[in-house]
Amino acid sequence: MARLVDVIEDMIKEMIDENDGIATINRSQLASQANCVPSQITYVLSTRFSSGQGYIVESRRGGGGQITVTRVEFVNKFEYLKEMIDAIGNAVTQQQAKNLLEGAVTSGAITHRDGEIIMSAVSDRALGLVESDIRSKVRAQIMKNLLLALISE
Amino acid sequence: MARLVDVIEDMIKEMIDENDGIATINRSQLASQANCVPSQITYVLSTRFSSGQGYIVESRRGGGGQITVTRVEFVNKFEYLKEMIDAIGNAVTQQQAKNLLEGAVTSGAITHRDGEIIMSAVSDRALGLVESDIRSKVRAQIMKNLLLALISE
DNA sequence: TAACTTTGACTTTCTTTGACAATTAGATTA
DNA sequence: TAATCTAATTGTCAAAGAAAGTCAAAGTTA
Repeated sequence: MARLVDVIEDMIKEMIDENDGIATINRSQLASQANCVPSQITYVLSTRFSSGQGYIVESRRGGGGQITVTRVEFVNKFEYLKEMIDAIGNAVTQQQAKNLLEGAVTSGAITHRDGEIIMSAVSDRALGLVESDIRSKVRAQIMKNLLLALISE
Repeated sequence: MARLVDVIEDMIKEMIDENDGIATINRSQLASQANCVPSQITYVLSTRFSSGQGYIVESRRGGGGQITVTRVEFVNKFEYLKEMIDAIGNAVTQQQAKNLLEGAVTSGAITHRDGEIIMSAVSDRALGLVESDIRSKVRAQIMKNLLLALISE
């Protein structure tokens, strides 16, 4: 008996394949197709389509709301950024972030300007409102999303 | 089933495009064209055509009353970003952020690419670990820092 | 037993609708 | 002429509706 997560994962991947790398999902509709509760879809998205796995997930609530899942292709050019995303893992301090970014700039993987921009988003100043015990995790999350955005243009 | 807001938003933008940057709207007439109640037009104007998004909305009630929507001609980047930072205030939802960024891209204050990058840093996904009651505040903080980084290049 | 999955009640966000208020131009009246 | 009425407009606000998100408890599996 195939697990529900796997079934749903496959359904979404198929949608992505059939649509040039982008799936547009109606959560409750997909849930009823898969015969499960809507929050199961959310679970699959967060465990199988994370930024570390190379996917960008966006959504909006309310009437006409929807979820889009974009697969990011890691072509050679972006190998470095992929490594970087791995290196970030699930937490980075401000200093580590800075070091990683400097390395990326030096190696030519990103421009100086992009490095500055990213740093401004993950600085302690920008994240001042985030409780310090989770700040490094939030920073990691943001940084991975930013890097994927750079890759996916 | 396109969202009504989007349909109306497009109608207004088309009017603006066709009239040298200024749309003159009769609210109830536009409402019946779009097959909705008049207050829907007001809603679209306030969520999609705010000053932070690069538009000036003026109106007059009474007989012969009307609404004019003017797209702000690009003055200078600095001014625009300042407006935007004001509009952000100390909290923004994901959708508001998106709308603001789209306005900035349209008016040429930031590039499409930068818009995408900023959005990726302030998306609900990126901020998923932040407790939801302060997420909008954290988003505002990050977004303002990013815009400041753009200003100070 | 520890990690992962499944479920569902509850929350948050965004949209749509409608009743009612405020404003204005122009017509009518005193 | 000045005051008043009337019809034509937009503005406001809260309730209802339509998604997706959260979280913790219960169930499964390795």
